[in-house]
Amino acid sequence: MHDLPKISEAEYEVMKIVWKYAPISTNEITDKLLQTTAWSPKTIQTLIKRLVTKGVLTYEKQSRVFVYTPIVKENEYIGQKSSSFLERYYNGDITAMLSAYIENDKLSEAEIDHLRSLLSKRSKKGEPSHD
Amino acid sequence: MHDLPKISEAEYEVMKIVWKYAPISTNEITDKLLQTTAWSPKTIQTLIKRLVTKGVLTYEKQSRVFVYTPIVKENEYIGQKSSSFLERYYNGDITAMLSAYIENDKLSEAEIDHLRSLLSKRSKKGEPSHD
DNA sequence: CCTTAAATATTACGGATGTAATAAATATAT
DNA sequence: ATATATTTATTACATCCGTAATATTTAAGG
Repeated sequence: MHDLPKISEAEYEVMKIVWKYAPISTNEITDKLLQTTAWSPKTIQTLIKRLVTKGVLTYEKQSRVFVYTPIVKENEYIGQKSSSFLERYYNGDITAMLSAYIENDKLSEAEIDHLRSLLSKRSKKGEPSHD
Repeated sequence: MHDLPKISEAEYEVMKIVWKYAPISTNEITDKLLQTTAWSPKTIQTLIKRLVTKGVLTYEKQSRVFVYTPIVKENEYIGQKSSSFLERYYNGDITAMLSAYIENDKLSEAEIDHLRSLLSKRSKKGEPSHD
């Protein structure tokens, strides 16, 4: 369970695009990001480069352009982030987080219903789910 | 809903102590932290100082020592962190986070039961809870 | 082949952070 | 009053991050 590389906030925005559209070229990444950010293309290139250096992305040359593919998987990354988040702020206890949300009326009725159904659908690990 | 000051990871370790034991002096903070970290007392002092500069802590002189009290409240801070975490990694949807945890069998039976009871205990906002 | 437009690589620079060391101030004991 | 032990304040420095600008390489067109 080696630690995944650190991905900064700005880099994460790049990764969201790559995870969604890979394999994807520099220009395609840039175009997508320009729809939601005001970053200079130069900035985006820097971020991509750093992600390569960190081992988050690889690329293949296709004639003169680079086409990128993620090395780090999105669900792994988010999973690790979630664990460390819960560890840091809720002592690793996800029920404590939910508690806090419920206490502070942060959940809508719809969300509560959704959660209930998530929890009822599934009882014991190992028990075959007949869906 | 002004944004709370940013607290770095190391600074957060200091804050956990202050939130728990305030009002608390520099030396007391240092002693507590030395039980769980290998930081130099000088480092700890720097962190405390930065927290004061950032407006996270205040202090009162008591003869020659400073005694600190939090300005930022723990639950507010954790609440804000939780929101931004969910926003970033789960599109603000806490049920998506729970889903992922359930999918990946990250929850024990006990946790699932606990969550179920949290959710059943409370139904609609505004409805008086007769605890 | 050589020029040039387009792509990638290198360099920049200020603020935050981790991690301290050194300097200055000050309360207290003599 | 003064020295000194203790506290707080200032300074340091490398790395990461946000945000680019400049420089170099290279594929493609003439």
